[in-house]
Amino acid sequence: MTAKKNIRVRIAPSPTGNLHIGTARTALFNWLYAKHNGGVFVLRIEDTDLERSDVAFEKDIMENLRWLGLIWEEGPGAEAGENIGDYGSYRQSERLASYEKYIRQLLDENKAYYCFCTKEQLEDERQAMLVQGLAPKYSGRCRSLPLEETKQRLLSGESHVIRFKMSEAKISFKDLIRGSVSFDLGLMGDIAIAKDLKAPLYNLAVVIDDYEMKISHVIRGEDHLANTPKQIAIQNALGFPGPHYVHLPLILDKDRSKMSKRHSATSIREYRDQGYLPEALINFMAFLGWHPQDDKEILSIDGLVEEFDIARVQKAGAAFNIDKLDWLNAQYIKQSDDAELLKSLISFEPRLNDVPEKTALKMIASTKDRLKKLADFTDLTDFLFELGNYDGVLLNWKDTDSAKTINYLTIVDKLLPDVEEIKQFADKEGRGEVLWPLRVALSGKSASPGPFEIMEVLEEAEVRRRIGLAIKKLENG
RNA sequence: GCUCCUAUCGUCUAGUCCGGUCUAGGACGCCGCCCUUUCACGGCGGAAACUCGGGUUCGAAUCCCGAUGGGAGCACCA
Repeated sequence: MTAKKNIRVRIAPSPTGNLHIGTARTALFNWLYAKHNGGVFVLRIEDTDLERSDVAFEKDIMENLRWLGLIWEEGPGAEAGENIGDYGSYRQSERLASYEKYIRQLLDENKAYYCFCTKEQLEDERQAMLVQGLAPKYSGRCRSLPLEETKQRLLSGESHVIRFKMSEAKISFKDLIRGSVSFDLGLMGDIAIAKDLKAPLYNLAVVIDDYEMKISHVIRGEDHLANTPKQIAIQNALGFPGPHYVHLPLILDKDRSKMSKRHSATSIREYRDQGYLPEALINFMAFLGWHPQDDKEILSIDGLVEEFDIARVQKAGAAFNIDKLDWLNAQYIKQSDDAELLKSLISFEPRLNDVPEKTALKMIASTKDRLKKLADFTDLTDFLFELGNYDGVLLNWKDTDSAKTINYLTIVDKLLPDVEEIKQFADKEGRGEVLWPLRVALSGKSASPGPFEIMEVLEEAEVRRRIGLAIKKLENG
């Protein structure tokens, strides 16, 4: 681990929804970068939008970040007002005094101004510019309002917003995975930075927080690329040094469109509820847009930390491939310890509580290799708890007739506690002829684990009962 | 519409910075075979890609330009 000094990164979600898989991946890349370089990973809650923010979402974000193992060294504590770390509150709603100070500074230095344009006016202007084939931006109507007039209108309680005086300059910055990127600030117009002294907007709040929290690298989604020049302009106006920037390619849906709830599960919670293991999700997310130097596909979290290199991150968006996630998850399930698996499986199949632990472990052993998700366990093992109804004709192997099958099952029943005897019998008579009906009798299914595996789980009396039932079905069939 | 980013198998990607070792490697998925009472697991094998057009060069997946495709952004959201 190469220890670079003062590497501080952050994940800054807004609590307007459950932890999104895209946010989780951004968090992971930040976390990996911090861990690989001996830096600090900070969580900051961007809840300046009071309308849309909800503490329930904040809770979900923190809980699932923890579940994934992406623990922050600094960030908000569980309760409002609680913080871990030395850089003030890590919730934007609790940092209003700080924003106000800088908004006033900008206003005093004539780098920002009050704007009284109505939303309707703004929308009309926007449409007009679009029609002309121009990039829509604020006209600057209120930019040079006389100080007296501004005071008057403020006093009269007119609704307003605070805008930043954007220069016409071209600005370019270095992105650690994209190289130099340039924008024309003249195309952006005077952006709104606050609704009021006590109501900052995103672009302003980010700049102040990243500065005050001494963030060294801003690693975020590519959707923020066009915000970067705006934020740099604000930094310059405030005299802040800028952080390094890294814009990650976005996760795209299977059809390469923007990831949406319509096509895929978008929240970590949903994946968790389906029984994806955190290790699998981490491995999968890390490999969306990044790859180690060698051909490894399965990398533990430690391996990821060891090998992670931000320079190897892809530039183009990565389509979400659920099949690969399923495969990875199956690999991790296979590697898991049965007793550990039992703990997680209980929430998917509560009946596991009602059987002896030894039996539960045997159920897991027989089914583990068939699971893609933990949620699959229920369907796959239902017959072990309760034999479902099935068609008696399923009992006959290929073109064996029922009379023969009845005979086989009867003999098996007599041989019963002795598995070795049954095996020898099957070898003599033909495995398909004997084992297929036995397995169907025990499972009631065309596909299942083998009969001897099932017999490991079932009580002898239950085995006999099921065989008897099968014989009855054949006799009546 | 305008701006920015981007481009290797269906998908995730190695290779691209430092042109030749690339008749382009791995993984998922797909197909076939083996193992096998079934399903799954596992093993083996196969099909499958350098977006296109110019240039530079003895030589380009790799460098340059353009076109095209894809993505993102253009809020009193973040």
